[in-house]
Amino acid sequence: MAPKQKGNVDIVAVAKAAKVSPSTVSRTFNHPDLVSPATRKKITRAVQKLGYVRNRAAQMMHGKRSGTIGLVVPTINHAIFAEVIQAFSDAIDQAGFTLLLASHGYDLEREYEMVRKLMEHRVDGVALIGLEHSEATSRLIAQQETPAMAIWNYAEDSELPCVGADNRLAGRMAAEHLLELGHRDIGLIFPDTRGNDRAQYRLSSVMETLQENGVSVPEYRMSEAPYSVAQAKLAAISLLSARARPTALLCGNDVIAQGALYGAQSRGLRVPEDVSIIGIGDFKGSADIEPGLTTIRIPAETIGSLAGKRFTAYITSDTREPFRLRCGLESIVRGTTGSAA
Amino acid sequence: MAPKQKGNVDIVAVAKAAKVSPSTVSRTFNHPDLVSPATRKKITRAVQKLGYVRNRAAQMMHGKRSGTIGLVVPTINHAIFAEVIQAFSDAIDQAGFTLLLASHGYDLEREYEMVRKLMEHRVDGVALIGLEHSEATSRLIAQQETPAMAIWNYAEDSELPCVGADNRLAGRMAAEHLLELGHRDIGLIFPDTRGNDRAQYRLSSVMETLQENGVSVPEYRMSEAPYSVAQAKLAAISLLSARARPTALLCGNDVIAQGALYGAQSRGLRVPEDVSIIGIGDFKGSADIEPGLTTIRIPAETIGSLAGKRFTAYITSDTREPFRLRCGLESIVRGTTGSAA
DNA sequence: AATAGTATTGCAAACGTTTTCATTAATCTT
DNA sequence: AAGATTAATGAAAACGTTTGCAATACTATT
Repeated sequence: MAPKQKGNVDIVAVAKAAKVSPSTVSRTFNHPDLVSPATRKKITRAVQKLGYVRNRAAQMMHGKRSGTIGLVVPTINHAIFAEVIQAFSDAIDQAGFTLLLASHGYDLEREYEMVRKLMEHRVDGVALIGLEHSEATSRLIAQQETPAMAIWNYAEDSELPCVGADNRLAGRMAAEHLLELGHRDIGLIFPDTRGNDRAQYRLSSVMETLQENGVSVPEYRMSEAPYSVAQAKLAAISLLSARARPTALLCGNDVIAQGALYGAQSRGLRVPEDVSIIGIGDFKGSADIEPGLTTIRIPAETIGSLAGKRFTAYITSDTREPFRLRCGLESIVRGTTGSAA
Repeated sequence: MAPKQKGNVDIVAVAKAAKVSPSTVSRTFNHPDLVSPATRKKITRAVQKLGYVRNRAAQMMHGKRSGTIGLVVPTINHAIFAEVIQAFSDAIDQAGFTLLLASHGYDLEREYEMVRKLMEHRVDGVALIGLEHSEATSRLIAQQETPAMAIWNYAEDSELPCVGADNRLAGRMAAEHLLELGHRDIGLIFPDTRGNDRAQYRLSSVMETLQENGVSVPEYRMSEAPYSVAQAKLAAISLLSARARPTALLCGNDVIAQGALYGAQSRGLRVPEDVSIIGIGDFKGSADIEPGLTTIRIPAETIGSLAGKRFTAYITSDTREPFRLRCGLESIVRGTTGSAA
């Protein structure tokens, strides 16, 4: 269809074909109003004919933005991050940016490597998940003066601009719901909190809230489970096999809660009559399982979308006004919690 | 810590600080063996001190690879693609590449836009999901001579190199499993097949296989559901509310199957005694629900990982030997299927 | 019809690298 | 100890754009 010699269709090839200078071609793209309609048409035709595609790398060398934003997540393969990534991607796409994505598997050392890698590509900004990052990462960001932001967690004193929810509050809300229902003997299943400030905040505020209300959680009521339904199920079974079992299970996230639910069911326990279960997150699907999972809703899509919009605005503005947005949480009471016996 | 004037730490700043020429600095990175250890040390120190980060865009202008690979998916927010993306990302990262990710929401027009956008960034290769793409997309890829591949679907006569599973076979296997159990009255719940060759292949081969065995599926036994547990649940309820209900439900993917399972349960039907349900995919979580979902396993992680490895090898080789890799399917029989009454 | 604008275009420098080629310094040969 | 290699470095051109400035060709004004 559009036959051309080699892969070297550049702006000067277009210029030649249209019988104008390269400058004019460039202007046609960047300041169309400065070039006469007739010339513009010639150039457009040449572009079509040769199949020219602009080269952002070359543009970038003139102080233009690269048009890319880096996002570094712990893992992609995780319902909740997938939702955030999707929303973030769509939002920045709207503003003409492309997403450079990297994951680090909850390893803050690797996170640094990834940020560095993204910076070699001269991303116009880099977004990280959570507020806890290595010293090296912060230094790198400051040094390179790359716009950066944190997604997912909100804290009023965060170093980076952030858009997210208050995970401490999430933990508090979950605990309070259980307390209100009269539960005093509560089991906890959380993921490893190292390098995971979301989980850490949730867990510590849960403990705090319970303590404030005179409820203490002994060591044997706590279990650790990674992000896996199967393993959470095992953890729940172990917790529920104690002589005197807890009347409720508070889980660090919805996946764990789902596992806990299956675990309880497999032990022949009725939920919520015999044991109440609450999660945090409200993942896609949490509403649909039977019975519907009671949880604290963290609006992943809203967060991702808002973060993308706000970040691109931040990047393209000259003033670079820092921002901190807190997204609301919601107690979603479905079928897995009931009052304590 | 490392104070510097402005954001303009380039190779010549490093050269100046190390009292050598820019050429030598460049060589230290690209051909360390050509520069004396002493000089190398000086330069390394200067790099540290100034916090220099290499500029791949500038490198790219010398025919070097950009070090990025574009991946265009229908959606990120989907268990199965999330798994593929993660594996693909990890694999190309191993080879020193970074992922540029874009999604098109099952719209082939937008897919074209996304591919184009990625090409402006001069990705070293672009990977697409599935084998069905717009004419314009194919033309663009051919014209730009950008290495491209298809992920997820396998076909022996595919235009693009591909790594994936044979979705026709998947459909056949699901149908055969049901036939073997004696089912003759089967309901079908599939997503919209437009612009989704995976679903299309599955559906057509299911129909074919049933027909071959003398089983026909009337219109009223077919239902369409998007990728959503809730909507699939509704679709299943509608199918199962017929006067004479089907003895089995064959679902286009596991999410739909999960919804179908909940739907059946909510109608008070026992699975698999009253109705059998089979999915396709074996998503994470399909093993854990109660009862475990019978399904045809498509090894997403293997596919993503293999695709990443193979594609980077393809890109970096001079010969550019095309490839087509078929990943095996597996019938995973769990608890949701049983013999027909 | 001459003057002053204004609209359109081209020239050339610049961006941050890599690389070829040339130059200098160091080491080896005999 | 002189010539011949070899190792280490630098100078300058090149990559594909953008943009400030200068030049040209119009158009409007009087």
